[in-house]
Amino acid sequence: MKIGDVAEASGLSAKTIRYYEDIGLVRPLRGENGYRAFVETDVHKLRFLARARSLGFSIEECRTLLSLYEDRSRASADVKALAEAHLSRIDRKIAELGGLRDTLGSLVARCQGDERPDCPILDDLAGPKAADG
Amino acid sequence: MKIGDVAEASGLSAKTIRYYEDIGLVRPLRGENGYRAFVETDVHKLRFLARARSLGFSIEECRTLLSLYEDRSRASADVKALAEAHLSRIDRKIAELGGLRDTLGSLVARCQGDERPDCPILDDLAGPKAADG
DNA sequence: GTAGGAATTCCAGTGACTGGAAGGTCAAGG
DNA sequence: CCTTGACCTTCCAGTCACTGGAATTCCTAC
Repeated sequence: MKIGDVAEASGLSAKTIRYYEDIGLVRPLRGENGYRAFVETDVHKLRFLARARSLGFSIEECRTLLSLYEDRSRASADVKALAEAHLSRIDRKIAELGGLRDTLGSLVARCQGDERPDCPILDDLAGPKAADG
Repeated sequence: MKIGDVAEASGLSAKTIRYYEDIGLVRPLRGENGYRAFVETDVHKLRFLARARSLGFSIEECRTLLSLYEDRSRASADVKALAEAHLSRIDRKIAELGGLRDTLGSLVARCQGDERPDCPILDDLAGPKAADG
């Protein structure tokens, strides 16, 4: 299979697949013309990677997941630990974004959004005003 | 004021402040020794930027917010529109992460996490298995 | 004079691609 | 045989918002 077919089959772009080869995630053979020649297991790997990336795992985590996948004597505990770490990263991120949303949401709600210049959003960004007394 | 003082006062690193000068967000004067010489309005601007960044606005949005802030004849509607766009980006991101959390969470819950190799997480990543009939 | 701390510039690296240029390969059509 | 066009190749640059580090200069204190 050529890279275009594999891109189609895996949902990754040809660019991305070349990049994954660059960083050693896949190692397709080469034909006489210099074209990459992918076999079924390559496609399978790339699908695996696409799925793992879509779940938010980093490239290095994907590399680890792939090696765990290929290691028949792995302990599922190792996979679970990796996934749990990622999960708590997601939770932290959600909490952080939730905080932003609350703060920003209340500023937006207080802003008239008309043609006049007064704006609680800018006031907030500008920080506490010095006031008398 | 020198860059170290301003870093302290604004909560940004000296590196970041130099970077902000590079991309034209602040334009401190220079002393005879070549050191940057910040005045109060520079510090104020940098604080504004720090706060806007901490709310998740991109650098380019911060640039726009700053120019709106400095434009006394702005319409608050412009600020609000920018903030609302950012808010909906945050909401989309939260929804996306929530989806990931649900998917990953259910996989993690189904994984024994012991010394055996069987792992629903890897099974999911590997995609649908061909089964008979 | 010397030690230190803080300032300067400039270059490189991060993560995970993406875009684009310049050129090679292959199948079909005239 | 030649062209056209789709596809492949490599390599370089850019993204975003910094951050780290090297080499050098400046200022202050002892």
